[in-house]
Amino acid sequence: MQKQFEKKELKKKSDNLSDWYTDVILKAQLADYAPIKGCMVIRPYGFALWEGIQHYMDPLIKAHKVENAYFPLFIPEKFLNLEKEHVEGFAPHMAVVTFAGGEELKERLVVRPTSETIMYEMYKRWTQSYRDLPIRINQWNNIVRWEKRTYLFLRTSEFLWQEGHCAHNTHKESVSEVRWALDMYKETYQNLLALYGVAGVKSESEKFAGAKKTYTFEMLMPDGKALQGCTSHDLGQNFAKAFHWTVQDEKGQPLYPWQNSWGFSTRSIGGLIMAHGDDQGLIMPPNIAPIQVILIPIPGSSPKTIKYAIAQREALKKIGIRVKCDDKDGESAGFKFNKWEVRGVPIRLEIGDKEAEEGIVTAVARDTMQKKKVSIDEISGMLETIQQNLLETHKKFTLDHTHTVESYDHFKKIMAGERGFISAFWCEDASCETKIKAETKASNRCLPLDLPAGRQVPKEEKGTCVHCGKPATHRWLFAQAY
RNA sequence: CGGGGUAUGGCACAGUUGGUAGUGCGCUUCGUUCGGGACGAAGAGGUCGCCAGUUCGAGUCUGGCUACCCCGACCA
Repeated sequence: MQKQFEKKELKKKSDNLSDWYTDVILKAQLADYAPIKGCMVIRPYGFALWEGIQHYMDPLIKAHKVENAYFPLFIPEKFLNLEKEHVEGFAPHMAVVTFAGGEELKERLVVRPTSETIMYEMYKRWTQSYRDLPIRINQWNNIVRWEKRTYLFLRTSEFLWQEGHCAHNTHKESVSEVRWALDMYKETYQNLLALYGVAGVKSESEKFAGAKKTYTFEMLMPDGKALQGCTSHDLGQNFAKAFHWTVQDEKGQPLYPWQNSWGFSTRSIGGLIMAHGDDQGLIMPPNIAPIQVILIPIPGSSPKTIKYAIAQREALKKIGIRVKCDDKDGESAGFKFNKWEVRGVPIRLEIGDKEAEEGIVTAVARDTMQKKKVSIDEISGMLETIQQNLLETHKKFTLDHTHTVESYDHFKKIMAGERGFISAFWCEDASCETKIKAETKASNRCLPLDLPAGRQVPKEEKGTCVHCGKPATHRWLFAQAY
């Protein structure tokens, strides 16, 4: 009898994560492959997730006095060439327009892989004095990076994100903002998407092309691979110098502004899908769920029951719950149960003649699949519980799969087996980092920054590099990356 | 960029030594059902990825092209 709970067609997460991942995205109608290589269509149900992220994050960004604006999709190639590391980092992934309006273009136009260069060219024109700083602008837009190997949401040739770009008179102000952005992202992941992760600093070789320092939020996926959830960069004065952008300081001397940039993309939706779902389909954390409660009137119920169901829907709407009533004809109750389970709606309410008579509803929580009779007043509490459970579950998974290792043998053994985060001393020499990656597939994810308030740098410890045995002062986090 | 695979109704696929284009799911209509993916009946839907060649005749054989997917190296 347990068989009746198996999805007829959906691939099993427990069999193969990556097959399940693609299958569930298509079947839950979050997205579809576009007829363009490496590109995807984000369908309404999937786009609602992105809108949910925007609704949560945009006010936080504005509260920090960052304004939204829009810059061109096309960037003259010569702008990108100005910052050496920057162009070297992005050149392999650039899509370039060379032909338009029926003729060869005199100036090649890069479809933006990120907007630092076009934005700073404008910042330069808009600022003359230190009094014109800080300048803080964010844009919600699309980005093109021609990836060789693509994957729905996690790595597509075009993706959506927000990119914030600020410039200050002092490095201190800029750095404090870099950390603010990182904290905002962390909060979004934990509170909205119910994803636990580790905030940290990237190593020299893993940092953003052109940055002085890159901060990141790394999450662990069910297969033990790590997902970089966002980045926040301290750009120092690199771009200002490359663009010859100066303002006059108090003494009339030229000052190169201190800059930062920070971004959060639709990749986050990939993490959300992968971390929370199960063999039955997606599980949407209630805070981000486009539909928090799906109400299913049992087909064949009396007209009185239908009325009762609609009254329950209205009652839920009134208290701010995102609720939908599935009264579509021609689908059986079981069919609808399965349909909404695949889509990961946190709570299903079944309403038939019995419920209408008793004046209650039958509720099923998507995470535990437990069925119980409740009154409408209990739904908000149930949603909160599901949200907390999902975060707790992911946190526990992450901590259970974070290994502190002392020897390279142990390191290799873990990578050959269950993988996960590996915390190990590293001498901070790039050649060790490269060899570790070549030998184990684990790349350096970050130097974790779960710091006591006020501390900017993790305190030093005494250790020896897990690879070469030379002295090391910090434990870095390693994992195979997505 | 290397390796592999695929291309036939909306989707998943079959199609034998070359001889009238098939199956399942889905879709439409009607009826019976309806508390974990209901059932029956009747329907609609295809220039077989593109271009050339061989042949009386090509989904099938040959050559070329294109596109997409999967696996590795690079990345949010």
